[in-house]
Amino acid sequence: MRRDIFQAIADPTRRAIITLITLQAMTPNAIADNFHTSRQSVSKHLRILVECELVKQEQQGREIYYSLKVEKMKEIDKWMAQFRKLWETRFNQLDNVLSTIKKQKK
Amino acid sequence: MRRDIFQAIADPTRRAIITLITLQAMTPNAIADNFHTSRQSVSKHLRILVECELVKQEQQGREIYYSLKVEKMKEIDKWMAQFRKLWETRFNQLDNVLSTIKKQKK
DNA sequence: TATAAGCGCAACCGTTTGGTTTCGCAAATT
DNA sequence: AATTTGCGAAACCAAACGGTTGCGCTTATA
Repeated sequence: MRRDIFQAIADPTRRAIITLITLQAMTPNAIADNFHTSRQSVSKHLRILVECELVKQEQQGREIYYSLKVEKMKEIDKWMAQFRKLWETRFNQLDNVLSTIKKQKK
Repeated sequence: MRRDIFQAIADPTRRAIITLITLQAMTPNAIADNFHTSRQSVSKHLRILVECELVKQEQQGREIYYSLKVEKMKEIDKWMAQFRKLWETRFNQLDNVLSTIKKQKK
């Protein structure tokens, strides 16, 4: 069982759910209404998201509200940082660098 | 066939490959040497990465050098932006906001 | 020219995935 | 008290995934 954040955001439905519950907590039924899928399917996706701690649930009577744990998204951002560095500085003329390296090898 | 960037970076081996070839182009064999996996397996991962245009290949005699297309990584960063906004401003006291919304609903 | 090396591709196989259907439980409604 | 509603969990299924093995092609080396 993989169950990490990168695997969690790999599914487009899951990404849509994440975006949907970013600003306000929602119930599985309410979420499912936004897509062409069943409540059970959404429920399964939510379970995965909860398991890797990207989403938290809060019982409210017989309803369960799901919302995003924004801080957890930082872990993806953290991995992205190494690449952002590359296009934010002038080192993004990567092709030149690579050519140089290859020539040295020969 | 899913074949989008998010699905591409879902696999840990693929993420490692990406990091590995960020700074210098490498051949499948050279990449495989860095992991406990075969050349063919790496080759399959590379094909997926090439298909979603995250990686480019360059023939050099009988060897093929693979390197990252850094700009493509921006697409992930672009999606992340909506969340980065949340923890960069003081709106990251999201819990309070959510509670308010829920109370209004009742 | 024969052999070895580097590679992509297709076939195959066990496992995982995403979805549906069915069930049971607890909270609301009648 | 009986029924409806919102939900999670389990069983099931077709499709996709990640890996291996074997093949054939091309380029380098003997």
